[in-house]
Amino acid sequence: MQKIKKDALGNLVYGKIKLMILNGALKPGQKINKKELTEQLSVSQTPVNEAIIRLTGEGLIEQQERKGFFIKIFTYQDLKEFFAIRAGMEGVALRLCVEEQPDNTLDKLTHFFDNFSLPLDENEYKKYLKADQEFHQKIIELSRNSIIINFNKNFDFIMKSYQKGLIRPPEETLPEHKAIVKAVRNRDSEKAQQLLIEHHLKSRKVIKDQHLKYNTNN
Amino acid sequence: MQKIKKDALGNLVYGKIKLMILNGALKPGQKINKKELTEQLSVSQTPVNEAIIRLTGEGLIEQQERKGFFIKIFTYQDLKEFFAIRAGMEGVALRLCVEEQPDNTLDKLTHFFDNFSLPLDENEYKKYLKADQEFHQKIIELSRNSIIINFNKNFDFIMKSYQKGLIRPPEETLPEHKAIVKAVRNRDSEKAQQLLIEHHLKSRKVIKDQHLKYNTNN
DNA sequence: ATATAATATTTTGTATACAATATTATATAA
DNA sequence: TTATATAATATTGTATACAAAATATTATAT
Repeated sequence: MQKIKKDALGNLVYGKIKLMILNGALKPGQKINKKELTEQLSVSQTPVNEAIIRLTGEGLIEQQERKGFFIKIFTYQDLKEFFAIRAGMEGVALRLCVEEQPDNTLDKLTHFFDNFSLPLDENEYKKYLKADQEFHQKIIELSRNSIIINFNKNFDFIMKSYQKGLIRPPEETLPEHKAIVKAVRNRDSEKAQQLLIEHHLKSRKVIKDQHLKYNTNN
Repeated sequence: MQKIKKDALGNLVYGKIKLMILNGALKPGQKINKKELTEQLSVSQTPVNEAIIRLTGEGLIEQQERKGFFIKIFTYQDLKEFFAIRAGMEGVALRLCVEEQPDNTLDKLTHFFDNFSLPLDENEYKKYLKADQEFHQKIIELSRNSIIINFNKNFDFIMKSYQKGLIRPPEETLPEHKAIVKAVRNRDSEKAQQLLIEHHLKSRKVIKDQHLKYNTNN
């Protein structure tokens, strides 16, 4: 007696709509047309509503009473906040990795930048961009902290909607990355933490200054 | 022509149910009885569903497919994660306060522990418990970082469901608090950050060790 | 008395209906 | 033409209905 226990429709639709937001099919500020979605996904209003409301709870969608639901637009203020959070979270995550993980696990963190030295040509630049992402991703992953992992997913989405490429040039960040790696190799957890926090707060500062340039008050 | 634009029912119900969770009227692990709630709040299923689903998005409620919705039970693993997050967030928050806030604002942070010295009698102990909470609350508040502020609300709720009173005795924490305050007074932002992170990670360690005592593997 | 099967009850997941409100289009007046 | 009022249309917020699944209850056999 086989019984196909189909995943609840609401969850399926939730996943699909979330993906649409994360990959940009639904753009920040855009109003969500429920009817359109019900037709597109050929389900009734109910699961679409469910999905949208759940995403409202997650903060990716915003409700305007009696007007509708809109893909959240993140402000510079939000970005600043995100960077501060990320700095703290990732800093502590790295510190705990260094303190609690065995050597062979830590090795996975320490080789991302071995083959880079300044200046970078165009090809190396692309590789560096990737190494940068993978390095930070690896820290998140090794933390095995679900809050950090989830936060990071949304952070990536938000960053993409603001800025393509690097916030600061490799001339600044490569030495920082190398210093962080060195601290990890030395198992100096506090220093690794401190340097990583510094690293992210410097990017936060760039964001902040960019904002000030266009917005005189505050 | 006055038109009372009443707040959407869904939002009202959302607020009420969230409050019930936060103040313990709905207890961790408890199954949510929708019918009961509809009667209790005299609304139809729909706004109750909305509220529950939104809270699922926020992580306070958990869905078990075709079984129902349950108030989330946080595990020791979760607690450990929370403490790590809190350490990082609050550490960076304090650091940025020290760097960016004017003296008269910082003064609001530096007087919580002036009148305490060890050992504490029973009355002082109670006052200390309060000062401790208010100190950390103040840091959160001054950060004006909405993510930290929201995280903290949930954190408080979770902590309450695990532990009443202090995790570590004043003999340990009062000197730490005083050292943090001193760094703030000296406007040594990095040191303040470092000490505050340390402070929270020590509490995390207590949680972790408590867990190990009862649970041999992992 | 306990375990298993059969049945009744409750609850979930989903669809649909509909009044209140918001939006758009159209007509009228300045 | 431009601005305002009115009507037409679409969309939201809410209630309700109902099949499928889960749970509780009862009956039956060991």
